[in-house]
Amino acid sequence: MARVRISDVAAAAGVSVTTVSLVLNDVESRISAETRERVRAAAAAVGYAPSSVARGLRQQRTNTVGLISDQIATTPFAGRMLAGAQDVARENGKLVFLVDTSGDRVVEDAAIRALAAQQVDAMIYAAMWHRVVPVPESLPADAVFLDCRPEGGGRRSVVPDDHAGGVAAVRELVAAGHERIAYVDAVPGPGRPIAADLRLAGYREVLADAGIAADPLWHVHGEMSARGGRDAADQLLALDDARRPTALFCFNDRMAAGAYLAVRARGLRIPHDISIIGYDDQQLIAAEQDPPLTTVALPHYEMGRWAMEVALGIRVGETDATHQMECPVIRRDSVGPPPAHVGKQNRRRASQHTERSRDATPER
Amino acid sequence: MARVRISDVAAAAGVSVTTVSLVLNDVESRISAETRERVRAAAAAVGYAPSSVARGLRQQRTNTVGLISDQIATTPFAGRMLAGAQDVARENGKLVFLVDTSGDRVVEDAAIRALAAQQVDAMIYAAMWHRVVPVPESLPADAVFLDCRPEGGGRRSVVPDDHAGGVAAVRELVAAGHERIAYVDAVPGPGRPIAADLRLAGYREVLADAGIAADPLWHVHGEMSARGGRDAADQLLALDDARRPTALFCFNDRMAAGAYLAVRARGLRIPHDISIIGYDDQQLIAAEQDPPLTTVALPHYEMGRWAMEVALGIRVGETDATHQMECPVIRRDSVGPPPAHVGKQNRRRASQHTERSRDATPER
DNA sequence: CTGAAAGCGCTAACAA
DNA sequence: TTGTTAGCGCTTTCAG
Repeated sequence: MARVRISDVAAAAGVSVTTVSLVLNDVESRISAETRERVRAAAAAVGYAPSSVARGLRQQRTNTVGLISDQIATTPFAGRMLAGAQDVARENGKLVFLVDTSGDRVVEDAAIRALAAQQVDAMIYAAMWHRVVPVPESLPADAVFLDCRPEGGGRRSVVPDDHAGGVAAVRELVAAGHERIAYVDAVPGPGRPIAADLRLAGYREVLADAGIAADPLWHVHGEMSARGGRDAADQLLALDDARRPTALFCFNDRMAAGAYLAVRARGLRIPHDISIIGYDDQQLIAAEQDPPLTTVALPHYEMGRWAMEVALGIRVGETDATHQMECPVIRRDSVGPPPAHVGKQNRRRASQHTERSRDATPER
Repeated sequence: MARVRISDVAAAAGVSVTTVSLVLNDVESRISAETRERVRAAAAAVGYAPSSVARGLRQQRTNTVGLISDQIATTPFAGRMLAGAQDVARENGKLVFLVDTSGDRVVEDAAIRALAAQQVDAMIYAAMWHRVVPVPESLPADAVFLDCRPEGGGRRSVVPDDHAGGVAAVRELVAAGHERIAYVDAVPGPGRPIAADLRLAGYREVLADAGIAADPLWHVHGEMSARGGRDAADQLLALDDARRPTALFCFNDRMAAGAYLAVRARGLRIPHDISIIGYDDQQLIAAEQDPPLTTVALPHYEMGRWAMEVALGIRVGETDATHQMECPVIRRDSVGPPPAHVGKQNRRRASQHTERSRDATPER
């Protein structure tokens, strides 16, 4: 069955193609209501659907946007970014081209060129975790960076505010009355996420702020997996009673899940004996723990929306700077007050911090 | 900076646009090697990139394919399907339009029409879990269904072979020497995945085949979550010694993770006291358990590839039937022989099944 | 209020 | 071996 063209509609309605185009595109014009009606009826009757290809050629806009990513399709929560971007696109009548480069620079370059050849109206360059990315040479200057920062800056980008997230997490613990708070960190060295340093800074800031002298032994490292978290947490639990932390801030939920194992192995209970807070809010991990894990959520969906909104020019006035998006604390059941026999003398000071943690978003 | 057109290249090379088109598209033709070289140089010099929009209009093929899905972007492992489809597309110089409808029929219909207007060369309709889907009216007849079966059949589709997967899982257990094997199933009623019934059938088949009379109490149900799995498994563990199963086949990995909890709560060890096998191979769950969970993998990546290959006509000769794709057993550490004090007398028979389980894909 | 016609950038008959 | 030219289906001046 051959494609039905605008001329078919024109013929059916007994008017010119101009008229059809005018009414179907709602161009403010002086087409009589009667003709308008006739054209619409004819279009419906013959089952007309305009060719966006022809329209794209004529108007030089295709109503499509390209989304290039290293692995957006294969990482669990990054799909949320896609969904956010996708929703905004749809709300605005755009279709999105998705290209997953699996991190291959050659593929990436080819993809960007292919997208440019398609005359996409905008491009978004996404990473699956917060990091600094080299800017592909062929990438248009107005592309927006999603969940990554362009090397050298000077481009619009959106990333999670991991510093504020670290602050929020530790404040949550302080507010519950904890003073001996440990940070179960990722391993130093290359491959270390910048988020790890940002969250660490937040951790230190809150402790200093609360007048708590952090014991260096409370800062432990492990691989970013359940096993790594378990081993790192175990070091903490092995400390003698006077130094053993009552609360753990884990770099991510996988490590937190490992910490659960270490805690359980020693016959301790969460949150009765020890409180744990994670990061990422990975549904399959955090919500399924026993007890469910309190954590800090990565705002993937919102970042996806933001990126698409600025890419389409819906959200204006954004400077060429990096936008930091808030990471909210998701309260579940893994944080409680410290055991009665420790730190009682500081309860008063702790409650001041409770007040504080109720403030609005931490500044910065 | 204005777009550079083919005529610009022609001018720069001192030839006609035809010549440029011919050499740049490698059309077997009698263009002299010298001219060819000159054209290529000119194209590179002016930075020419052909407009796929114009080409699409002219050739009536756009080298794009549309992928409609209910929630492909937001479910963890379904991203693998996208990756598979994506890879095949890229290998063939196609770009894929992704549309996530969040299950909204109106959005879905609009998306299909938009894709048709874009003149995509093919369409794939994907679901995020194996089920029967109503066929959208506007969907082209040659669209291929991914991870779902079209209501009424008669379309090309690919789904996991959940029956064979169930068989493989239970054979794995039988091969290890188990006879008291339970199935931790999803709850009956609406919303029950068809995979649950298929796997159940596989379970029954293998037991019957092995001459094991299944105790009806070994078939328990629970919500498809860790909590549901824990509660269901606990019913099994509460059975008296003579009937308590030594191995659990869980409908999915989440439920298996719950079973771990139940086992641990009773002070039992995996796989020493009880063996567990899951389904799905959700990385974040299965690989991170302690011990790592043996499970059956859903071949998402392969299904994605298959769908794209038939959509593009690369894989030919596929009938209008449903293609079932093998689900391989992923061996980790949660399956071992049953405790020494049970079922010893049957060791011999069990070993026959070991032989059997080494066969190629189970027939059906 | 409506229509004729040009042209978006490209490919492919057909000519030369 | 290369060039001319007619569209692909649509939007949009410009005339009527």
